[in-house]
Amino acid sequence: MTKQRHPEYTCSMEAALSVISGKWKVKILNQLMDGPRRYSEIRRSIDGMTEKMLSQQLRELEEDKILTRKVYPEVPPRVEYAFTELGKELASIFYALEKWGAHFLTVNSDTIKVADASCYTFREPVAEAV
Amino acid sequence: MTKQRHPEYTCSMEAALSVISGKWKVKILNQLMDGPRRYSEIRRSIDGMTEKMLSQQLRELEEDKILTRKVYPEVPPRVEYAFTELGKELASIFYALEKWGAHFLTVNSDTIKVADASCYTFREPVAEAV
DNA sequence: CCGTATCCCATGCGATACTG
DNA sequence: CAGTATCGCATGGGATACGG
Repeated sequence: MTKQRHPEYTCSMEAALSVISGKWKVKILNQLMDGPRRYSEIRRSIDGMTEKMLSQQLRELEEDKILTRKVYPEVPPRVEYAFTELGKELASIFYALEKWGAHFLTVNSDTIKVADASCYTFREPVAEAV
Repeated sequence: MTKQRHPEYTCSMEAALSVISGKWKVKILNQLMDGPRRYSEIRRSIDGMTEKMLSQQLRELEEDKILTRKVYPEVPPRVEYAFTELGKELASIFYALEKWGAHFLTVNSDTIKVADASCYTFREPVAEAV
């Protein structure tokens, strides 16, 4: 009787939030913006995250079909993580969220401190033919 | 030495997520989409939320300048909550998030169950003259 | 009507050590 | 290199009771 990570949602919004909530997921996804990344690349790029959290979050994101995990049968082993199409579609939302966050910090600059206003690289997706 | 709710963020994205994360905030904000709402209206409209959580979350949202709290000096007392401009700007993000969530649920329909695909009312903001 | 105070538990996450 | 296992604590949130 293992615990279900997605019990049952009352609506799609709740489901969406469950995917991006948590301390590390957005940071991890940010690292994949410019293409596939190896486990060790992601780990080195995110300060303060333990290996336990990285692999746990990666497994959950894979389970949710946000990213893919590809193992290369080499020595030493190589594993690469990359966005699925579903994952790529989060980019524009993250871009908008970060812009809103900057505005939020401006409005609350008297009470909230921030080290670096924009440390993410989410961008508007390039226009594609439909 | 009271605990700081916003310790210090490394970036604006982190700050943005801190505002909308938590079990109830998006649900509460959703209730304000069509204009100001009274405390009791919000409470009745959200199933399963205790009064403690409602007032706690409302205070935090007020502190973060997402909404305003207006007390009417009447008997019986009346208190109304409404979006600030900053709060209103979240609407388009929530709209996009909910749409993405619907897609997410479709892709994962084999493993994730949902009661009601769209229970929120976030909309694209109406165009305004700049 | 509109809240607060207290208590308590589940979960998320960190620290550390170990493995194919 | 790319992970897993175990332990333990801090925090978020539920239940319940009380206050202006």
